[in-house]
Amino acid sequence: MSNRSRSSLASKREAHAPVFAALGDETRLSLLAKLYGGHRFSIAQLTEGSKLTRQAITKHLRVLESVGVVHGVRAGRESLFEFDPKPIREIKEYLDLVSVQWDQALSRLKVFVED
Amino acid sequence: MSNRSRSSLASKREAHAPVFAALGDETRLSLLAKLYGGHRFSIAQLTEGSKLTRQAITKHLRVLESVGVVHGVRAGRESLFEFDPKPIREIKEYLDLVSVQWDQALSRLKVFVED
DNA sequence: GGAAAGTGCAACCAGAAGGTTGCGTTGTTA
DNA sequence: TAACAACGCAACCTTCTGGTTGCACTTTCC
Repeated sequence: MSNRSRSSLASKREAHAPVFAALGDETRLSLLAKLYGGHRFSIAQLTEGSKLTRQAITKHLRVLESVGVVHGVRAGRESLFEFDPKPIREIKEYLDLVSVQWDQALSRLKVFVED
Repeated sequence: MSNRSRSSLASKREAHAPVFAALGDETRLSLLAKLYGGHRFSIAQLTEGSKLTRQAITKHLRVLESVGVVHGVRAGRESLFEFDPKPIREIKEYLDLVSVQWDQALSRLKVFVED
């Protein structure tokens, strides 16, 4: 099992980095904050209240979409974006594994010191 | 309680973005992979096996250190870096809140549809 | 004391990222 | 059908990022 968690950590690292990078921007986090409420929003609606241009918001949405954390569909003249929880669940599992590794390391070090 | 989770989500968003950004790089994730094993490593040791320069690794370590996910102390002629789990625990909690918000939204939407 | 190991600092460079503006296209609606 | 709303695409600009090289400085070790 130590092998299983080790390998799943290493094998998916390159897949997780882009997701973290996509979340590493305040504007994109606030976009997500509107979207994980469950409702769909158009680009114009998501731009509303922001100080940025519609084009800037569009670029951010494309970044979020490229890592699958958001999904956009065209509906008439507007394109609606909706939240997709899968990638975030995956990096959450990744962080859980990191924490487990860390805790196990602490235990081993404690035993080592006690010798 | 909905207010509590809502406010903690919004108030810490700007604090979380840099941590996500720091994790959004493969090189830095692999550095962390060596460090959350619990042992301290010098910059030379962390550079070992990488295709990058020591200076590049140093820069990455400074990025990780700037968000508190890693901590470096000088020991003689070498500076040792060690993992610090606090920031990662915080973004894990943040992602947990996001998931909760998402699940609650789904429930509400389901009830709405059932009307 | 002198060589080598381990760093830190600064300059520099190419490419990516964030943002804006301008314009053309497709839907909506009066 | 004419106006307007919501986009997409492309060019362009500025700033940040990842990376290298060169050099000086402090420890360690023979």
